Amino acid sequence: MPELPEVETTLRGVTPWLKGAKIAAIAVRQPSLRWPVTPGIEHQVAGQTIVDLSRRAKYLCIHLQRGSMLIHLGMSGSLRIVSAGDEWRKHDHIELQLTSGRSLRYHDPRRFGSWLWSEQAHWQLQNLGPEPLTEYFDGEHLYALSRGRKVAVKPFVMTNAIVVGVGNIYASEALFMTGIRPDRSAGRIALARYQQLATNIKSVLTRAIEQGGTTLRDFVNSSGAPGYFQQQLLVYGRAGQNCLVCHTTLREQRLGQRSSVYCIECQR
DNA sequence: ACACTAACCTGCAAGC
DNA sequence: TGCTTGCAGGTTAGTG
Repeated sequence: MPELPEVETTLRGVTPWLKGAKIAAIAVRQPSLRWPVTPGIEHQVAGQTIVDLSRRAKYLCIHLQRGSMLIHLGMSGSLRIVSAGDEWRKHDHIELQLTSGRSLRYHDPRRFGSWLWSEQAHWQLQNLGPEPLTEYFDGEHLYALSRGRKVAVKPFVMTNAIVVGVGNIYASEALFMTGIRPDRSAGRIALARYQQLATNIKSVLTRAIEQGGTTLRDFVNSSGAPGYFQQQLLVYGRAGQNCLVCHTTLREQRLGQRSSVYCIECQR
């Protein structure tokens, strides 16, 4: 669920229900997440109006009249709109209750996500690289920051200080699309290839967001259907299967504790 | 500054 | 069937 396109899809799905709404209360059943849910958050947000919502990296931000709530979905988190009185499912940890009778429910089996409130800027948003879908991210940026770096290119582009929002799936896909082996040293890739890589990162993220529309309704309706983009993955999750371009058996290796699938013929 | 590892936690699938 | 092992969309903290 929680790739940048999923977070963006979630944002678009819940915004119409939340923007301008007034918070009646927040119920925290399980405060033990990646970081403890901000102590006293109940008293801080109750009665406030939601001014706006936004996304930065994979964080979702709910802006209040005073302060903001910063939500991360971790590896297994999701948000959905429920009606008052809807039964709680296992791993539903937090409910943001609105005066409208609707609520935003936070669900996260592995509890790697977070839900924080702060009156000040959140430190988690410090030192983040550019958004991949803006003009501030391009091949020149990757090229400049990679000079002298020996780290493999895949963990390099997955580093939030370099560029945000490129997770294991889309890093794998973009590297395949560009024909770059995931274990190639980041500092030994030419500018032209980084320009192609940046273009492909934008392309794959954009396409995934476009198809998030299907997932969007799932979130709102809480039907739990799987993501639609999954059907178009070229290498991620396909180790041992044939490359869709040259039919060579796709290989898998671990880089930075992440499985990386690639084609030894198409990627150099 | 950089490269790399362990850790957080639950669920699920594969292997024995 | 039941137990063990390893892996999963992320990020930080700690080690050299």
